[in-house]
Amino acid sequence: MGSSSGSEPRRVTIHDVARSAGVSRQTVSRALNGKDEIEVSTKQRVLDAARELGYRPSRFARGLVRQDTTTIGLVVPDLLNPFFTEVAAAALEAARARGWHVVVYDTADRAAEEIGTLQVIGTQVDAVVGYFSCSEDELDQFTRGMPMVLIDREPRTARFSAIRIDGEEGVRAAVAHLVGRGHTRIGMLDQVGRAAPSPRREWFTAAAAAHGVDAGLVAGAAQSADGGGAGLRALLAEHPEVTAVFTFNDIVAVGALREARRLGRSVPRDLAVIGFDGLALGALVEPPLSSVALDTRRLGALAIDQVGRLLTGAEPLEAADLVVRAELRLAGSA
Amino acid sequence: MGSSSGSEPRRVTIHDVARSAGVSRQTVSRALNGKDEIEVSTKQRVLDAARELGYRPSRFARGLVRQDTTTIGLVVPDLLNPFFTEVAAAALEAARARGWHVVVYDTADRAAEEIGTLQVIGTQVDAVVGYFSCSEDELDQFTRGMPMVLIDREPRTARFSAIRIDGEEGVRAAVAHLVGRGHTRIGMLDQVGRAAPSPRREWFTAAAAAHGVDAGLVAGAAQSADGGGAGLRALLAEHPEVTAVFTFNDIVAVGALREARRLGRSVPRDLAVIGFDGLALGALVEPPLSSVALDTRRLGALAIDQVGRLLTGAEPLEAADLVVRAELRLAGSA
DNA sequence: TTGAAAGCGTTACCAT
DNA sequence: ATGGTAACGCTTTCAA
Repeated sequence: MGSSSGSEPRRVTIHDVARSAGVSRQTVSRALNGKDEIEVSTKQRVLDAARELGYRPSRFARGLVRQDTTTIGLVVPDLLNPFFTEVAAAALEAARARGWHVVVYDTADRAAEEIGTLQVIGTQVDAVVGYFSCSEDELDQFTRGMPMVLIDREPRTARFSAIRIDGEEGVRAAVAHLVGRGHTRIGMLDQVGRAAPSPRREWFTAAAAAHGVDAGLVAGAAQSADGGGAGLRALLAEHPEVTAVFTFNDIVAVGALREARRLGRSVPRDLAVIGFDGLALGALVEPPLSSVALDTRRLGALAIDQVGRLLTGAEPLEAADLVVRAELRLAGSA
Repeated sequence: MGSSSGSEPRRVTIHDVARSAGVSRQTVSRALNGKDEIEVSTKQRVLDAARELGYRPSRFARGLVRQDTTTIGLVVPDLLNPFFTEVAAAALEAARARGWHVVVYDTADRAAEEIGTLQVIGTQVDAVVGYFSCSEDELDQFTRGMPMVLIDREPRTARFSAIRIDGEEGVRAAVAHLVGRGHTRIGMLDQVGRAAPSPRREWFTAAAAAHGVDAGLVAGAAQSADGGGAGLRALLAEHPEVTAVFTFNDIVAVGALREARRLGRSVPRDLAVIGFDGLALGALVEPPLSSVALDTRRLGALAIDQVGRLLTGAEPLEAADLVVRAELRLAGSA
């Protein structure tokens, strides 16, 4: 409205404060940074001037001269998926313990967003941790020599460090448990829309084979509760004989649980359900969800630990130590 | 081991690349920033040299000269609480649409962490959005003239902008609904450990009074599912006559739901439950949770919008526009 | 097409 | 106790 219009308001610099307080720039710097060698009255005068002018130091100028702030970029496909929330919270906590800042990017599960994020991230963080579905070439192209820790993805080159999720044993235990309960028709709700079969699917296949049960009762499910519900419907439509189901993750499992209820199937009596991830959410539904559980806090902490080593030039952890193993955690649903 | 030890590895600068490629610094800059005025062969040579040396531009130096990156600090008390996750996700989305970066800080619901966060944040972001429980003096002291948008908190001074959450009508509708269903003994599980009674409690009290029902049937509950369960037990122990309960938030409500089941009380028949927040989580439990729902996406977007106005000097929104109203959303639990 | 020089805003070092 | 000067690493004029 007239008065608020005009030219871009030039930034207030340390110079302006110095002039206003009638001192030099370094005196201002001293006052603002709580250095000793300054007279109390001078300090006060400077502080007043700074407040008066609304002065804020430029983080860029400051960062340039004292190179001591570390910022990590954390990339997740969907922060609203509780699994990624847990990982993010763990990473935030681990980073905070080191005094690092974490910029969070949600790629909305779209490869295009990943590239966009990487381009932007490349110039704004010191290292990157997170989930990516795009190719390693793309990954490398937009991040140059930046330290990178990939989660739940096996890199082909030594360019990237990675945290591996090993659910083989856990899934085998899950299948063993189901078989032990007399289930012989065990279905799986797998991830949908990815090219290769998921490792979880492969673990399931191997475990099923090991126990001599059919591993082919699989339907796809979008990674959401609704997706899990739809997936279960599809699975049961095609394979009505299924009495137990293992799901790609807990969100899908919770959706399946809800769908089973709607279909009038009692869990675990008519249908046993075992998820993957071990989310806190699993304890809130009825019946409580059995799951092949991951230690998400360890996962996040491990990723930050490794990226820190990469960043500081310390000895990085070896692949053998960069593994998070899942283990079966039984509750009411199976 | 031995070979990796030694002095701090000096940063590779644009100067090193220039020397290595046998060109000047600005030529390197041109090559790296994809400018036109450069010969293809030169560009290639520079790019090769840069890759060879593992060169990464300093974000500080770059930010200093082209002042075009905006970073928002987002402060939440507990990212694992789905409500804050939803708000954070919404804020991230809104910020990304503007090309802004968001640094997320989780204060673990501790005032001490808030101060620590503010001190650190003060020098690392351009503006702050979030939840704070510490005093306005402290808030101001550690953030100087930085644009700040407080969520769900009524500031006393004009120093801070704020997003107000107005649940008065929604809560009244909730109580009206319960009364309409014949409930006369309506309890509440309020927040615990805060000094003043929560606004949600006040809305409840007013609504109860308006309908002529007892507003004193209140128990405290920690903000978690377990807290909700314990709270419900305490409430029913003291007031066994309660047939309906309104909770501080959905997490608490979900815990109450679970506890009711354990106590053998069928919901909504023996006990009606209405939460607050309207989380996606509410649709996953059984029965689905009725809730006084907030539009968390709008909340996050509004906060980012306002902080953007503060940041760019545009006309800020007025208090009347900085309100998110909650409305009753009925599902199975009441 | 390339290079030299001038900042960007701050802090560190060395005078005074 | 205070000020001058020189970095910090980059991009943006302007000149060649």
